[in-house]
Amino acid sequence: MFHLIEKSDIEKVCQSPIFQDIRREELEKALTHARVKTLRHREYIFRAGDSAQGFCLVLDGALKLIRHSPRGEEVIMHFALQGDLVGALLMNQPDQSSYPISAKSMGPTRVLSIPRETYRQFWQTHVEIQKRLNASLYQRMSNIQDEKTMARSPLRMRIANLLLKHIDTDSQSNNKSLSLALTRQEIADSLGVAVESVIRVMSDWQKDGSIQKSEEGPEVLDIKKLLAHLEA
Amino acid sequence: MFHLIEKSDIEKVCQSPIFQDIRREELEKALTHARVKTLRHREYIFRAGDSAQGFCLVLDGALKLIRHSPRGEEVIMHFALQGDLVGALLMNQPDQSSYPISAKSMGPTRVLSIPRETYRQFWQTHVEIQKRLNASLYQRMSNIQDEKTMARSPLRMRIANLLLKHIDTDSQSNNKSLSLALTRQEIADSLGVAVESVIRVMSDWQKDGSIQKSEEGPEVLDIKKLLAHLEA
DNA sequence: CGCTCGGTTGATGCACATCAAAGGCTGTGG
DNA sequence: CCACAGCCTTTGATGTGCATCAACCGAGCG
Repeated sequence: MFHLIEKSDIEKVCQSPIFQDIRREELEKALTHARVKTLRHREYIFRAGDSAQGFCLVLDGALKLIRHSPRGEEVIMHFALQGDLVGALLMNQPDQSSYPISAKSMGPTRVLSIPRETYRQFWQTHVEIQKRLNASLYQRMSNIQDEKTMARSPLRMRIANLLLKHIDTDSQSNNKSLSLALTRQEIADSLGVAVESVIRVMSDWQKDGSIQKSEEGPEVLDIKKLLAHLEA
Repeated sequence: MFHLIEKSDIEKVCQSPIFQDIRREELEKALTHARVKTLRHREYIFRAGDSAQGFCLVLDGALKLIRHSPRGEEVIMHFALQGDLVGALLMNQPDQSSYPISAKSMGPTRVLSIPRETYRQFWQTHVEIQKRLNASLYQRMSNIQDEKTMARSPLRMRIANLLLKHIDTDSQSNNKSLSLALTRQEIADSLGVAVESVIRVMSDWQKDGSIQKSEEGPEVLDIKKLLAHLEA
């Protein structure tokens, strides 16, 4: 089994919220004809409008799910990290056969690509899986709603909120790095504002020592200062 | 069976996308201990933070799902019309026991209130139901994403988009009314902008004959003109 | 070496927010 | 029945946060 998939990858899959505590044989069925795809920086896995042949699960790295605004700017809907599913919800829609969104890698990324047929055979009929799909969709929805709630708040609040949401909870060093390397452009695209505005806010924060730049994207130095920006 | 629920209501339930083509006996199980609640204008069904004892299905009228921004304004996340489920997704979350959102009636409204226990007993274990929950969640997500895509577009485009989405497709009269009566305040809360801004845009449109006011909220007179506002 | 990409800064302008004032309409309680 | 409060709407005057435009820097890369 899994002759095409490395053992270490299988372990990653087992740890994803979708497959936790799922029996081995079910896992094997769920991953029938799955194969690993390796992507470099800024490659598309699929584009909005492509025929939806399958979906995928992130093994390493990260993806951004994007649409293009009428004027051609990228709008980022979601960041998919290790263990996240991408495009799975679409598989349920019988009539819909093309992706409503594009998926693009952020840095070197590996995903498990799973054909639609496997979804039909196994995922669609498995209650527990459907429940978990629901749960993950619910999480995503909550995030978008949190953001929408701040629609009329000043930009600095919305940036602070975004940074705080992405602090990597695993690291216990004093400098909290983010769980993914975000460029200022990506922060802007995610909030639907101009890059320059994001830069102006964040360079102030660099000066007052709230955050700093590193190779791995922004690092939060002083959480309290960021929380202060969320108030009033 | 259904001694507490009117026959006409049962029919409405059968027509909702969740229960279409579901066998009668399953329907009965799914609605165990359900009861009809009647609401007047602007009543809360539940508030954000309330302990989540159950969920409901809209029989008549409409609900708005709202949060409150830091400054106390309402932010509207979703309009739930006849046949829509509200709060059902939350039932899957084991840890989560309080609503993340408030639900408020828009005009006289009747809902079917279903206890959490019924969800646990029937909904949770039923694949087809879970699939349909997924599908409806997916729809909702698509809507929010459509809106987010227009985050940087001028306000008139976003209003035009919202109105066009809510045109009642059933009516074939020349004046297209909306599927629910939206006040300008609600349009503003839904887009996250100030009422006055919405009013300024919409009164221009009244003057040029694109729309008009009626007792049942805005009516679209000239779809083409609205579509024109979506361009450029 | 030219290219693209990410970051930065300053000057300028505009779309929308904010504040203020007022009128209509509905429901409610004295 | 009237007074009053709350909600929705409207219009005008004024302000400002962010967008836009332009220019430039440094790093990586074919």
